Amino acid sequence: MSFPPLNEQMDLIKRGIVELLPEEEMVKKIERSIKENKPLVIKQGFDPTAPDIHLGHTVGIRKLKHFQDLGHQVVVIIGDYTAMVGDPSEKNTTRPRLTHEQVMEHAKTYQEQFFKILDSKKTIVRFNGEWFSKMNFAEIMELASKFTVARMLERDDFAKRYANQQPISIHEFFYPLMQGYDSVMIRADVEIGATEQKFNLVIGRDIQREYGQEPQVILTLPVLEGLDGKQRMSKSIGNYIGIDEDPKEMYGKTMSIPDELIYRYFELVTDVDQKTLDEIKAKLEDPKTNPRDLKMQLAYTLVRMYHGKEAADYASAEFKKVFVKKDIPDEMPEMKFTQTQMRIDDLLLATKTANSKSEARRLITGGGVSIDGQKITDPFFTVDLKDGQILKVGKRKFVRIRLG
RNA sequence: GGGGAGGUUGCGGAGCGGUCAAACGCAGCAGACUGUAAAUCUGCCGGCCGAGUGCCUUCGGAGGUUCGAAUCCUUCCCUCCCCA
Repeated sequence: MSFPPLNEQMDLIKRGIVELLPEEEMVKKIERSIKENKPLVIKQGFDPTAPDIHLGHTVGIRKLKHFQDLGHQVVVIIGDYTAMVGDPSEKNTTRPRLTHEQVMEHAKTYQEQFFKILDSKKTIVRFNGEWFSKMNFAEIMELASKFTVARMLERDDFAKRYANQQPISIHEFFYPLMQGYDSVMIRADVEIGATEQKFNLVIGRDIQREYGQEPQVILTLPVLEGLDGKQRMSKSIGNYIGIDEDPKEMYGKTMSIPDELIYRYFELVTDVDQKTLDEIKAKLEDPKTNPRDLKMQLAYTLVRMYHGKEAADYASAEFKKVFVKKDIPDEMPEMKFTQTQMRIDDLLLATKTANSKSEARRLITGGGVSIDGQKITDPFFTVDLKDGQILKVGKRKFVRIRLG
């Protein structure tokens, strides 16, 4: 096989990234790869701490895909062992450790979802438990001896936690070491990660050097903000859009991002070309455009990427129907009842549209509940249940009542 | 090993014997408005009862003092800081 010329490769590699360090080494590696007709090993690690891949992850996966398209060898590390440590940089407090069973369960879903973006035939997946489970204590000490506490405390989040008198467990120091050791095991040429991973990525270089290897080049990518527009997209915060999510949910969640994030999402998580990006930017700056329309375009693009055109058309039609025209959706969950009368607060509880009766009553008194379009504000109102009746709770919860 | 400071409702963080289901901020939910599940404003934000100066369960765990405890005492667990 043959590789595209250097400048073409560099253009694609550098698209949308924050840093490429050191760039000269990247150039050298690519030149050598072309000369020897040998693909580079491109690494990114994922900790299967939560069972779903979300758009935040796809920023990195899409970069891997670029390398894959250029003919390089992508190696995805599933951090089954590192997940048990929990990367401290994810949060500023000690994360709960997961059991190995939980991690392996999540890992399965991860792999399926990776290949919605990457080509499974050209991707190598490795679990780092492969080598870590076999290490003995002497080897672990050997690895640990290669680094000092002072250097660990250089890491921003460790430094902050230390300064704020928050706990740091010793095992958390192992996280960067383990990540670096992964690079040694697969002889990584390039490691990709979000900007917050920079410390870990740099340590990988040092560890590789300690083990007599040529250090990897590190490539950092922007961190994608979640639905709130402030915090990073993360499953544990709950501000995420999963790539496996239901088309309607995916569309709706996209519509809930703040307007300021529209361009960033187009840039980081969609496949639109540079020309389209420029057009979007121009439109956003034009006071005559309604940002809603661009957001709808974004939502449509995302649903089409992961669920296909048909699903995207449907999701978009449903959204317009329910939220723009305030109509009822085509499809909604149904619930069967045998009795013909029920008090409204009990009905909310029975349909799980409220978590407790107190909550149900608050929703009712607050004016958030209607039956067949008729608002009900008395929590003690008794509903005569009819087949096909539609219960609406809040803006987006609908249940169709079925008798029988 | 010695000394000190702490653990409060999803998170942050007040409260330090009754007026505490516990201030305030964030997050969340609902309503209004709109251009969207944006923004802004308003309300709610432990549970239960046809709802009141009502009942139940919560302030790290277990006991105790008291008419009454998130608040005081004992003990256990956990965290942080300083010294060695």
